[in-house]
Amino acid sequence: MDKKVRKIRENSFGLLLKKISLRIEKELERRLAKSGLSVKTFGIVMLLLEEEGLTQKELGTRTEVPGYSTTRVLDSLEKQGLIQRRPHPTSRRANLIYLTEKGQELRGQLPMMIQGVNDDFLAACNQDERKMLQGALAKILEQNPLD
Amino acid sequence: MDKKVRKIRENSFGLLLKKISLRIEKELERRLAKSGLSVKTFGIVMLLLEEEGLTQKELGTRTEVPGYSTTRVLDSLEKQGLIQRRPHPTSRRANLIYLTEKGQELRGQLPMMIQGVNDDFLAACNQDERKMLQGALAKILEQNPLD
DNA sequence: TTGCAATTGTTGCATTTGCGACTATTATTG
DNA sequence: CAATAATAGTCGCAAATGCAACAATTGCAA
Repeated sequence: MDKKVRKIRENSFGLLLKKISLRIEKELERRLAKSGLSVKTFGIVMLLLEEEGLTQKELGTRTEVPGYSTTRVLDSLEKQGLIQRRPHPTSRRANLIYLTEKGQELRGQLPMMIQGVNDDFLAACNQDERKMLQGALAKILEQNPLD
Repeated sequence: MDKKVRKIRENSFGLLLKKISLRIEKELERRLAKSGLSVKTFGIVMLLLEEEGLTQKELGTRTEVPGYSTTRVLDSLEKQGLIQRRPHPTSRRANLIYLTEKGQELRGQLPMMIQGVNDDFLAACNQDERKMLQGALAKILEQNPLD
């Protein structure tokens, strides 16, 4: 039993993050099931609840979802009647994405549910710890840009 | 532009974790490429460097990898000549997994590389912050057990 | 303006993934 | 001991994924 390797393994920041991240996703998936959304789709819906009329490119960039995946997620949401693609006023190759009325109805529950999952996982930490966590993680994120 | 939704989205603990986790994996994948390992396989190799002679079940449990995936990862590592399956002394349905000599050679670089990736991502934080982070995340993990 | 490069979005196709069924073996129960 | 349940590991197959090529359009430069 190699103690040195064990220490590296047990203290691995990346491993820790991955484990927690997967558990959050699993729990989120459970709670989203009722609304017909999934971990794949909810992120784009959340962004649309925040701001509509973005292009697919923009949606993909802001949610860090690759283009081909954005296309498919929107296909799926469109089929569910939650969003619609509208033509861009000046560019014929871009689409502007809007929530349908049915999509807008998610505003009543979805954001609160996301908040809820996060809070539940952070239950072990007090307010100060949470602030520190958020701060440190945000700092780490911005110091390690996407490629 | 819905400010309330925006706040929830931007402060989302789960989203933050996922983004960082994916970036770490991406960087790790790059560095692992040279050694013929991948994010899929390195975790089990790391565990074997720490302790050999575990069953596939045990390997899967400790790395949180499902059984069918463990089988496939070991198939792959076996084909690369890095591990070997040996019969369990008392149970004919279990295998005990050992590193080959070639597998053992990874001890010289792999743990250090993992350490390196973690350190690089934590570069933005000083020692105190790192301690706090590790502590808080470990607490969160244990308070939210796997299913 | 014409030709070339870049952008937006979509899709075909091969690879990867995960569920569930399956084999073989071992443990348990009556 | 026989019958049944539980366990370790594997595998087929459908679905999900990612790459790379593609069509359509727009921007840019000579």
